[in-house]
Amino acid sequence: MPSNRKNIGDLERAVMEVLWAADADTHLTVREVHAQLADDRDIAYTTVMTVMDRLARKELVDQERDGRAYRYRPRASRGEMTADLMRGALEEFASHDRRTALAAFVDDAPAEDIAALRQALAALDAT
Amino acid sequence: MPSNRKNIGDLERAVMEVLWAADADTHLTVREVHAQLADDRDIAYTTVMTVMDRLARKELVDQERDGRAYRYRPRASRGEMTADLMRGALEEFASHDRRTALAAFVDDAPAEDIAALRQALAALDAT
DNA sequence: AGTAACTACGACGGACTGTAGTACTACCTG
DNA sequence: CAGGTAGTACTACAGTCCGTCGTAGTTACT
Repeated sequence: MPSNRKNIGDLERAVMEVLWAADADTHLTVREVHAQLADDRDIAYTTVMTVMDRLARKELVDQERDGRAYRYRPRASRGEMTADLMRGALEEFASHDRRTALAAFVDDAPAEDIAALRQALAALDAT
Repeated sequence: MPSNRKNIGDLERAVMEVLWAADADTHLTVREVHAQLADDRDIAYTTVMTVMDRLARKELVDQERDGRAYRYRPRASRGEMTADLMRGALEEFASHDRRTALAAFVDDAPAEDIAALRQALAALDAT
């Protein structure tokens, strides 16, 4: 848990996407991430570097030396980070009445989400 | 659904709290909100006005004329807004794999939240 | 008419984000 | 060994959002 309440910008999210898309064991370098992003948009290498550095500072990714370069790895999977953000919203706005908020969440959730929730809850029982 | 992806600052949230705390039918004026906030902190009337205006622009509150003044009312209840934020996070980060994110959410949820989710889901069946 | 209550508009500093250039360092290749 | 290549470090700057107000102008009541 990054314990961080920071927002995440578009470019930052795009970088996370690339990192998540990579093999879980394949920590990427700035160059590799830049190569991926450069396919879609026109962006400078140093821009990607700055963003990845900020991501590391926010503790959303881990930075590891590999010779002259750094390799980056997401601290949490996409699912975990999403869950953290959801919990953050819950905590920030409804800390004392999570029940009502969760009920509202379920009430307006699409069938797909309902099914996913049911399945996840059932899996808990199976422990 | 505000369709808005905007962040919500601390003061903005504090104002929402005051609005939510009021009777659902009692739309408050800037002066009334200011009076409440001024109990806890030192803040100018115009500051509150600006914030409430921005909240209206973000479509988080409705603004209605009442003589010379405006009265403000939250567009959504605290629970609904929280649920919206949670859904926003889900949409933004896991649009194509909500299932995994929801599973992660459930897996790390405190017992209290689990119970709330179960209850809400059960209520759906009772329809 | 004068004053009090309100809104409208504009401002400003600080934080965060997107964007990138420059400088400096470590390597590999002839 | 000299030069190019790949990398990082540091700095910068504009745009946006938020917290914070001040001032000017409007409406209404005394």
